[in-house]
Amino acid sequence: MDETGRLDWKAEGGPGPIQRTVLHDTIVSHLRDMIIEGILEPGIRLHEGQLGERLGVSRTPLREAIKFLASEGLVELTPSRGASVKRFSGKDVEDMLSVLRTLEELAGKLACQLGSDAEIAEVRALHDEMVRCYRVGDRLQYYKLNQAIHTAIVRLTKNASLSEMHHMLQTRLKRIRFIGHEGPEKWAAAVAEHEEMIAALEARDGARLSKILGRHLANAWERVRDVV
Amino acid sequence: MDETGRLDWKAEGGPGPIQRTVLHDTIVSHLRDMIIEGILEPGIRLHEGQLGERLGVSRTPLREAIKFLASEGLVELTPSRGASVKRFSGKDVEDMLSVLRTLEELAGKLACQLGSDAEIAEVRALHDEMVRCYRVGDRLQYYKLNQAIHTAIVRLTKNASLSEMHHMLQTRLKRIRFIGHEGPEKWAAAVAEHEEMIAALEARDGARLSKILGRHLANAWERVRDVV
DNA sequence: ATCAAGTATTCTGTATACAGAATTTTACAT
DNA sequence: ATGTAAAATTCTGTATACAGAATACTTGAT
Repeated sequence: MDETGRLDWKAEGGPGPIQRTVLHDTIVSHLRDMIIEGILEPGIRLHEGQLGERLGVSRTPLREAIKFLASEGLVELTPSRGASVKRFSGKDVEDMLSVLRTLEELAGKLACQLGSDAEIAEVRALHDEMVRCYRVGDRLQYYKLNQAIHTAIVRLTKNASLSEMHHMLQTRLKRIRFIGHEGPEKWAAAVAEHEEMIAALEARDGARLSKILGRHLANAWERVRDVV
Repeated sequence: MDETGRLDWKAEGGPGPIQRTVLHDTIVSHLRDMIIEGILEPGIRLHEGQLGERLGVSRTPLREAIKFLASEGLVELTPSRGASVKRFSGKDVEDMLSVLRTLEELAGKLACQLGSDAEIAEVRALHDEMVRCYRVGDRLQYYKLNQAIHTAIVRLTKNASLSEMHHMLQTRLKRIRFIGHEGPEKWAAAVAEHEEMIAALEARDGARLSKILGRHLANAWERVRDVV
């Protein structure tokens, strides 16, 4: 302490403000994961008592979490009949990919204008790591890095709404895309597309990046169409 | 009743299944309106006890409604400190309009392909009614029909995700756009743009409609930039 | 008057209670 | 066996209760 009685510390550094957790937030992430991983299958009813007991929480925060997910579109509410995991048709998925494509095309254009060199280097790092996972055959990690790269490119635009909408669609599609295991030749093609993407980004060629992202997502529908 | 003991009725017609209302849903709409109309100003805290008393509901459904709106982006949650009405910066608005523009451009293209003649006629009817309101100077009704037309065009695409994302952005922007009262010459320009839109839609010229919608939203930013 | 510490109050986060709707089970008639 | 009706159970929707965090207020020292 100094003579004023206040704690004397460095302005920067330290762990920062402590992270306060709220139960309903935790439940949201938990349920989201359970839905994406398929533990809670599409169409299944979310019984509050049962589910709450399983998670070890009371109904109140659980219900709040369910409402949140309903607004997010992962869960469907039916009056007096509770919530169920939303089931997406093939057309739904196709439509989502079509919107996602448009958003990423916009992101591609903007990212090349607004991304700093350091940020682009980070995307490149993610890409290199992803290629490494591809070579080793680590599918799960590859998949995660793949998503991270797309998210990172969108974030370069510094457009909060764009990021949010993108995140929302990405979340809904996660489960389907995770199942959609393409064969080795399609996988190779996807990696090649990513290679092009990074090159365009580093060259700051927005039009080209936009085009590649569009093609990439058009192909994505080909890759998953059978599993829905 | 017929001989089987079941009610005998016509398959079609009648009021259909009765509308069951759930309190938290009603509260969601109510709060949304209050935010859009500015009764709940940006930044204001949403005290659960106080607000609940004012609406005549207990805290439980109110909290559920707040969580829903938080996921929708109209409200912000701070752990142990409750919810507050989200405040949007000028850049936020600009970013939202930029995304909205992209979505409407996509919608324009698709609407010309997928809209039926009857549906397009309905949009035309909305437009004519809107022009009438413009002539009479009924600003509120004009505004509502304006939004309805954009929503209708998006709906022609039959793309649920697109509609949903569009609706979300439109909702967030509603308050700002409602305040942004352009002068008579800008208003006239907006009406002229709408006239072009309808013409392109009726001609099923997707590229042209897309372009006009894009321009329309670029101008929208000009029209509201001062009020944020 | 200003500030700090301690106290009182308010408000959120979570659990529980209770009423009514929906569903399942059971009993009974055909 | 089949189907209907009534009873029992389960589940949702809403309200209330209580603990702990945050905030406002009071008091006393400088």
